[in-house]
Amino acid sequence: MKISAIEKKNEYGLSFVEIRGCEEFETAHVFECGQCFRWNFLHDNSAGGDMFFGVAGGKAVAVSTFSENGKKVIVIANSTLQDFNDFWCDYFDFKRDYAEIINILAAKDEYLKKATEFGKGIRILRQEKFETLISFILSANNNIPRIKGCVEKICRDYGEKIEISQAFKMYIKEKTDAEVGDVYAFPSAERLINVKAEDYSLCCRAGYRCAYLEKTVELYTQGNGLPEDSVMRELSLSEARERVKSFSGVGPKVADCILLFAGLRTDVFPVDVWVRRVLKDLYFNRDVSQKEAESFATEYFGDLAGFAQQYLFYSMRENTGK
DNA sequence: ACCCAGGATCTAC
DNA sequence: GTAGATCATGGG
Repeated sequence: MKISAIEKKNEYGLSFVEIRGCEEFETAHVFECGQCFRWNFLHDNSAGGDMFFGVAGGKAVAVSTFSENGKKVIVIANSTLQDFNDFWCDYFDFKRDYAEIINILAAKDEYLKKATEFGKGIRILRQEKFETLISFILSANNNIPRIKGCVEKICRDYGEKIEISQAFKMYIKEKTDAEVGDVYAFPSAERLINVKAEDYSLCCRAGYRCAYLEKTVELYTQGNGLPEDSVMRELSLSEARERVKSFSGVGPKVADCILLFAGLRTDVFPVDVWVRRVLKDLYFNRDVSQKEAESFATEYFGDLAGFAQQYLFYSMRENTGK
């Protein structure tokens, strides 16, 4: 598999990048499979497809796809080729061959075959560590719309403002009829050093999770942050989990989400109510403990556990949930 | 009023 | 080590 990326400019001088050679990319699957909280759907009137507006790495872009001779073209608007090579290529995990992963998983059993067909366009984003840590602490016993709201408010109150060019605003307006409001980056840990639990509560009403945030930021900025990516990848699975669980508000489920969605490990297996349901209905025929789920995932999926979990989770949630 | 949301923590056994 | 209560908040 080989992707190609080229930069173009539209009539207003807006740079965008077109990516060819990657079929495993469905905007709705990537952005609505529960892994990220700063991407929002905008209906694309001109192409009739889906466009998502999102912020990552201190940059705002709009992502959409179209078909060209039966092949998929992915468009990242408001990005230069350099931005793509420096950041978005890795962020969208474009160097990984998802077709191969799907082939391996689909061969395992009938349900995975269906789940991978259904979620074919999923990609696991390599999101920034600190943002992922904070976001998934907020995710505990919470629902996705509210998590998104909390994250957005924290960005609004503590993040750095991102200037949106007129050309980009016009592009969005023309394509989707949407107005772009003020846009803020996710704050660095340093920007949150003096933020107390009560401040978070006033900011985003995150309840008891606010105290977790305060403690986590403190630990993170006191020289006990997460190890470098290369280190996290070399640790044993259980040790990697322990390192992430050292932060307040991070238990087994959140730890695995952070490791997976920050692009640090693929051999993790976040166990939530949906995955528990899958394991019960399809593999165990009874309730499963956390330990049982983890050892099953390691044995059955190995390094692909994280991908398997996403296909199973997304398929189960979209087809039987709301 | 009750239940749920991509659970974690604290306590008691 | 593992079951049970408790933890804010908003929406159905």
